[in-house]
Amino acid sequence: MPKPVHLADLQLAIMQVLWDREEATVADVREALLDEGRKLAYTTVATMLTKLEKSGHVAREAKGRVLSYRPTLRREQVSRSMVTDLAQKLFRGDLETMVSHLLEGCDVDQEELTRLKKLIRQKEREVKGDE
Amino acid sequence: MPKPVHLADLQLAIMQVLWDREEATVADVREALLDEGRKLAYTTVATMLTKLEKSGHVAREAKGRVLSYRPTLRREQVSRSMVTDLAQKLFRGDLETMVSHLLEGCDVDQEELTRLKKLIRQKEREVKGDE
DNA sequence: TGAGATCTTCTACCCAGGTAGTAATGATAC
DNA sequence: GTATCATTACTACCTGGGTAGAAGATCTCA
Repeated sequence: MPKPVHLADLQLAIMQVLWDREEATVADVREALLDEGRKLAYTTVATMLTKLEKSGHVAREAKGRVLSYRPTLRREQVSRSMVTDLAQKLFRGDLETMVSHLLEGCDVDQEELTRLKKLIRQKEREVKGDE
Repeated sequence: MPKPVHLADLQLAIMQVLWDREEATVADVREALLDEGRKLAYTTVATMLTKLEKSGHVAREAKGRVLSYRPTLRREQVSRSMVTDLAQKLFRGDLETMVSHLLEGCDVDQEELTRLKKLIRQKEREVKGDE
């Protein structure tokens, strides 16, 4: 059972970039964030990557004369732990309420709903299988 | 459209207490938190309530000679905005992935799944009705 | 009437996240 | 070869969350 991880806003955004491309330099990350509308100084991104490295969330390696960073956490792990953590804190684990807020807050279309139903049916089979 | 609110850990826990009982004193909140296993100094709780008041998330009123605090944010509002915010940050709004992590991370039973299906069917009717 | 309990206010502190400037180093291009 | 540019390292600073002690007001009740 991996211990719970919670990443703050910018740190998460940076991790997303790294997850998307396996590895990236400061300049890469900065550019990716710029594309999402986050204008940050080069050194800001560098500082955050250093902090992430100190906390063990990313690792770095010299590629030529430039440092390349890659994630050491799995996206899955972080996602799951942040989602369930929030579910606990907000709804004491009550999934129904959580999902209902999700459906309220996001725009959903018919297809998404169909996929959700499928997901749940699949989970039902799993649960039945476990007993 | 209410602006997005995100509350940190302890602040959220305190708000939950206030939402549960409409209003509460410092001592009430402190005791409730103690019941959840959070041992905090009286003044810690008081300080946090003062901070919450300064940021406008709660209001206070003298009851006799003791201050009573009540939430000025609606639980719904905070829940929705925190959930959808996380959905955006983690999954760029992809509900299916979000729900799938939710199902992975929490223990669900058959009944919960049935309720979820019902919820989704209901949403389907709403979506159809909108078009 | 005064000792203890309770409450509020004020102040201080630490930490992490976020932001960025400055300095040093090394590459590049002309 | 020197001015420029990218990169890195170091340092600093602000903010908000969280933690709590100290001091002062007030109530209680023996």
